[in-house]
Amino acid sequence: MYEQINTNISRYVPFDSEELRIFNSLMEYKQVPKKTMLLQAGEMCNFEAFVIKGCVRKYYIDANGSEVILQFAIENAWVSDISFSIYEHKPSQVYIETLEDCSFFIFTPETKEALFAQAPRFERAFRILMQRSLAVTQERLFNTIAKSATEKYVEFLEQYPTLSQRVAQHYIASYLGISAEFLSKVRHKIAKT
Amino acid sequence: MYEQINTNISRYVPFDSEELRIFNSLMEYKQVPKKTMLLQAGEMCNFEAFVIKGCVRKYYIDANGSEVILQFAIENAWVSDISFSIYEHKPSQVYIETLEDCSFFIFTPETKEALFAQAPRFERAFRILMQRSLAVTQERLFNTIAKSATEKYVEFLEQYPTLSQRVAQHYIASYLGISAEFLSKVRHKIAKT
DNA sequence: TAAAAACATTGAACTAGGACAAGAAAAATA
DNA sequence: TATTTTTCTTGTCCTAGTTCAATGTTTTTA
Repeated sequence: MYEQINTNISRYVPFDSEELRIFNSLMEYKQVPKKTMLLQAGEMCNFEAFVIKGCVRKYYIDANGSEVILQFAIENAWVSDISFSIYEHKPSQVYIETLEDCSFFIFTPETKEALFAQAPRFERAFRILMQRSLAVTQERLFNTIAKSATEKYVEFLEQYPTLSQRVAQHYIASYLGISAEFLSKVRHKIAKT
Repeated sequence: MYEQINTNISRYVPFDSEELRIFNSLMEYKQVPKKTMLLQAGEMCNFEAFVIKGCVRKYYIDANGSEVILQFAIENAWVSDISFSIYEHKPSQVYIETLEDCSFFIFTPETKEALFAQAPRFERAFRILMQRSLAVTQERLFNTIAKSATEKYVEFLEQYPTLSQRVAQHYIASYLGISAEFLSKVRHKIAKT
């Protein structure tokens, strides 16, 4: 049950069994059906969720009402509007919604602080997770600016091979920063090559 | 001398004077003239620099040889290719160059580890700094996808009012993900409004 | 299993922004 | 101060990607 998340958190910082026991004792298991909103813009984000099973999207809505998907989180990924929400006590700008039936382990600001108080080395693990998210986001920013729609789509397929079977195409388009119609044309062009 | 950086690092985690003494004792002061490359793609990034004075740009070079600026770092900002470089021991993909004569405080992987060993609460401060960088980068990604060139430029001017006087326009264009020529046209259009 | 809803495709017309080229202005350097 | 280099502007032409609308396809729901 806990193996997935324990492997994930130990990836850059090895923890002993007592530390992992504390870690596991503080988190909450949660199951949620598909199409559930976990967070709405305007609310405070009071969780960090580790995806055990399922798929989630995190998105903004722009001035014209169009969605821009920032992140897909599938098995073994973390999702939260960690950014400002929790530490700055500002309401979130983003939406988080399940796309499939999901199960999660959840930390709240309180349980996370309790974790750091009882086992301070988790600060380090979360720092490194954060660093990796930053790296991924920076690379995504570069790709968004520098690459064509076709390149972005092809690289998306390589990087997330299962995701294109699991989520609707217009979500992928939104993630890549292109229109759903144009993605369809890109796919057509690729298919006949 | 140390006040700037001590204020910065204490912003989310208050440190006592002994902790700050350790912090200050481990960092190295460095002055560098303008147009100095601090990091080239292919190298390992072995520093994290806090800008005391001056301005730095961090950029990728895309497949066509065009630059894409990821970050400007001015006074009180941190700059590094922290992302993969240090913790994954992979060579960097980015370039970091001074645009003005600069002074920095520098941490290396070794001095940073020594800091964490001697004063573990700095893990927390760096975790939160990292979180804030992630928030900024995510918002930038959203702006890049969802906003027009004019909107992006106007918001850039609001957000970094001094920077447009300090760096060449084509760098700002590169940061915004538009061509230098088009930025010039955007400015023309704004000016006559 | 029928109807409704959501999703994907295709085409035609349009536009934001790019690429190129040439000249003007400003800044760095000798 | 002259000159070389870098930066900025402006115009023309071009294209990657958008928008809208219509149609087809798949999935969901009753």
